[in-house]
Amino acid sequence: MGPIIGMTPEKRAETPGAEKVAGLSQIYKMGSLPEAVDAAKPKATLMDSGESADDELTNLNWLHESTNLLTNFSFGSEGLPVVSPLYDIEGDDVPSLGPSCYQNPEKKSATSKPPYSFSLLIYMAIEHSPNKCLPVKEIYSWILDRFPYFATAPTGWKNSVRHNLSLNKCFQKVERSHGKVNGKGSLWCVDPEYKPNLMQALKKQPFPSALTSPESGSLSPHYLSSVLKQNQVQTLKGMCKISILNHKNSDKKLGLKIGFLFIKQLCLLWKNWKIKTLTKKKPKPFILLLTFYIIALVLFMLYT
DNA sequence: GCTCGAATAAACAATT
DNA sequence: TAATTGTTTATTCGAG
Ligand SMILES: [Mg+2]
Repeated sequence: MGPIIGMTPEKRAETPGAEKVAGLSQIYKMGSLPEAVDAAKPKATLMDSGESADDELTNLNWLHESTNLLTNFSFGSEGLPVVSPLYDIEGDDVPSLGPSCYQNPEKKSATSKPPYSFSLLIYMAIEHSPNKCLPVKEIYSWILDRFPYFATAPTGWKNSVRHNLSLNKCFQKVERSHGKVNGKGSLWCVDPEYKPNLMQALKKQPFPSALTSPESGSLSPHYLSSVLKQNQVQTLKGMCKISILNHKNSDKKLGLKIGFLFIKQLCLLWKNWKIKTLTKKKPKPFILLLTFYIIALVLFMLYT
């Protein structure tokens, strides 16, 4: 998709605009916004993962049919956020989730850089605020709360946040109301015109939520695409290794099943337009991966 | 090697 | 006055 910073509405994703958020146009008519409430600290709730029809094509539950299946086979999930914000921003009917649901500070992710651009971090912060508007200071706080990385990150990230707010057309500055004692600066909102872009960008993040992690459920095509691109060699090796190990353990059926399901999964994904879109620029990795695996499978079957 | 988007740094003005 | 906020320009970096 197009750039987040400076993106034009024409370039935005075709996400059907179901937004019910008060549009900036309305806000501007009002002239000002009510004072932003303190950074959202609603109760943390777990969302139902609610599989869509699309998941049928992307579901990798079969990978968990055997508990020892993945032991020799890494998906390279280092530094992944424990929970993706995607699933609690998506859909306006969904109430905001609690502050601690994004990253587990005890995990390695606390010290690794979050896999989100500043635009997306800001977007998430604003979307989780009660009024969908935050002063810059509370944007800092939200980011700090969810991503402890920034507590020890090199100074400058706040500068980057302000830079992004200012430069990025997705974010609009709105004057505070004159009622109470105002804080410094303005409130920042997401321009609804650009919200689909941000939502799309968030969906395209190749990092799955805990609800859809390899341990617990289906994967998004974006994530799978990313994983396959990043780990195709390891994946291939892992698959072959598992197949052979299971074969040697006299579990030939499982070994073959893994192979066939893997191919089936790839074919389904290939048929899916999403994966075509994702790979039309560089289809080679998928073709090569598929070819390699078919060869490996044939050799494996010959060996048996 | 080129382009583009994002990150980063920094200068500077305005505001509180 | 100092700190914060907001704007702008320049540079670097990585992916495609
Ligand atoms: Mg802006």
